[in-house]
Amino acid sequence: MKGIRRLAQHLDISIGTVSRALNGRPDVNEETRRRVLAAAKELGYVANQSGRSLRQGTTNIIGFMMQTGTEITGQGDTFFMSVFDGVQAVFAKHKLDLVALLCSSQEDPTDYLRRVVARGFADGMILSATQRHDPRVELLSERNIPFVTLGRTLTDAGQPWLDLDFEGMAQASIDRLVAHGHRRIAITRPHDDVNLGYVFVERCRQALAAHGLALDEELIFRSTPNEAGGYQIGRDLVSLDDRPTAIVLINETIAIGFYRALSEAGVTPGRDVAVIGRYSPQAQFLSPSLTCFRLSLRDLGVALAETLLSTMPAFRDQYPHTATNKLWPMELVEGASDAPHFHQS
Amino acid sequence: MKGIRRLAQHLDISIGTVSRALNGRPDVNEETRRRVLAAAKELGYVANQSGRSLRQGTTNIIGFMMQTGTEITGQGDTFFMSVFDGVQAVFAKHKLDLVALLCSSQEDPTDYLRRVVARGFADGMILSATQRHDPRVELLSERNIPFVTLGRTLTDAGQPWLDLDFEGMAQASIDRLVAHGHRRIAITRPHDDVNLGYVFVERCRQALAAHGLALDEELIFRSTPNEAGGYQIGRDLVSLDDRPTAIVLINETIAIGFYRALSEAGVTPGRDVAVIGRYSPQAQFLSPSLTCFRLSLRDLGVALAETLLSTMPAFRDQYPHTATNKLWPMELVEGASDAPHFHQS
DNA sequence: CATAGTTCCGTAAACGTTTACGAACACCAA
DNA sequence: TTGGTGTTCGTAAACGTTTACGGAACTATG
Repeated sequence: MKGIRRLAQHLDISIGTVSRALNGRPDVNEETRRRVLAAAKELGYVANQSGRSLRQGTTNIIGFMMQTGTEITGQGDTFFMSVFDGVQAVFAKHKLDLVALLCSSQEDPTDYLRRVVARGFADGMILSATQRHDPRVELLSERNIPFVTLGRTLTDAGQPWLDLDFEGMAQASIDRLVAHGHRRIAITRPHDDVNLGYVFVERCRQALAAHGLALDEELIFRSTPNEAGGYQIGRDLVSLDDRPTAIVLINETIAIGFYRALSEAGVTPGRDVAVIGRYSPQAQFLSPSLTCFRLSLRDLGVALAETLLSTMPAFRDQYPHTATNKLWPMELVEGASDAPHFHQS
Repeated sequence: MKGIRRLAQHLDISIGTVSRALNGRPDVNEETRRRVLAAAKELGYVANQSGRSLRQGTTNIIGFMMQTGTEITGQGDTFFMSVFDGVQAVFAKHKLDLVALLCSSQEDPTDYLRRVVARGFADGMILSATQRHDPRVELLSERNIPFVTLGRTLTDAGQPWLDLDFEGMAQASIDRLVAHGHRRIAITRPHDDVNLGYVFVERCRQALAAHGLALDEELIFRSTPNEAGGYQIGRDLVSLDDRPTAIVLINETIAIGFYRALSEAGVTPGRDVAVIGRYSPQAQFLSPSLTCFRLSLRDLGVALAETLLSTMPAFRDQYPHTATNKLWPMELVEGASDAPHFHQS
């Protein structure tokens, strides 16, 4: 005898009552409930996941899809672990479990997701590393699976999304650098599949135009979103004849390699070239310390969770005023890397 | 009509035959199988996870347990993503899926794991961030859940484990530094709950003793395994009256903060103090570049997967010669941070 | 032609839950 | 007493699979 039957036999009551007691149904005597809960704890009973979700058609699991073995976003190290912590803080109130669904680099992400939803694995999904055109969005929309994306896509199917405020970062960076006297400003962007690059570049272009400046196409650096990519950008930058006096790094991890390339060329950030980047645990330990845009990853996780829940029928009423689309603000942390431009050009 | 019944109805055969066809049973006509497979693809049918695992008592899922919101090992996201990729390469051959089970920082890891196994969520587990005394090991052993740990525990229950070869790293580091003329060598270690610290410190002590040197207890630095911890170690080190001429950093991420602290004090790695650390994507971009111990994370993942499968009855015969315990070697990458010690002490 | 063997497929029972339904009982008012 | 109203619980039917079992249709063998 196993499972709920064992518990029922042990208490000499029916399995129906046991189930009702454990699930907090009102039609069970409080004394009985107490006994059931005590026995469950004693025998270490936890309802079998398969049986429960087969009957209920629900799993109480939310999947966070990630792709292994690849670097798409350039968000390193502890980024996701912090976001997860915020998500879980919300989920814990609703007995929802967060699991990371790991798509192998050998498998197509959309195929993987199709497999996951067809199997009925999760009640809802959080998608990250969204591409500019991302078939996963359409897939989940069609199947009516609740989901939220971290990152906008170009094909907006009306789904809920959160995204970092790259427009705000672009605007603030350009304004700040221009105010510091810079006129020739370089920017970076990820490869073409990622949407945020377009958003960022266009806003930089607009912000420069507002100051009567043009964005030099030669000064838009494209690279892999990792340290090596940053190194390459640094090499390219210092080798330019008409070197820019400032640069805005859109990714988090590229600053590390960028600094190294500058250092090898005898160029010092904050003196010879102003640098604004993104916060990472390493950023504040670069020398000179990086002026960067920072955000609370845990709060971002909380917002992701709340946005998702606000679209799920079972929880909607508990999150009535949650925005389904939001640009998440980033805060400027002043370092020593973007000192004013004193040289005359 | 849903699920397998829909498929059976569509083909006008029984659900039993459909199931047998999809699961590759021999007692089904090849022509029938072809038709079933085609129809399944056309209708996008994938067997419901709950139904299947309820009947079979097996989930085809392996869980990799991680703790969110905490830094125990000092290994970042890219670390695990690479390991995962190796694990999945093996699992893909056996139609096993890897998911990361995320234990919230609010919940006790052992309670979480108990919940997961009681629910019958996974067929097997991979544990990381193992503590010196880790109740999770006993839990899984008792329940007879196949598992492997990444990291040894003190309470060895005979379970399979893989671990990085910190002994080898300790020995090679000390030998190398002594050969370079260093006599006063500092080391670092994580906090007391983590086993590898003991292993590492003891081997360093032995290696030094073999050269007739004693390990100065004052030169064992303990810190959080992140950049801030490294910064603190750096500050502490430069403020010592009798400063060591070399240091071995056991964690991956601390080098970043350590370099910064040295830089602020006008101390240069590789000239004023020799530094040996662990490889990370950032390490090669530190300046001067870090001499460090590196390993193939993907291969480590492959080994983890094979070790786990070799303990599972269903797969054991396919991995007959897999060692259940293994110290994973690390390779020295020469940088510029551990130059010979030319000063007289 | 009878028998045995093989191939293929349908039937139905399980797996462990949850929950609609109704029964049993106690209580109270008429 | 009767009928109504709650409270509490047991019964049994789902949920979507897989698989043991047996039967039907062939084929081969004597």
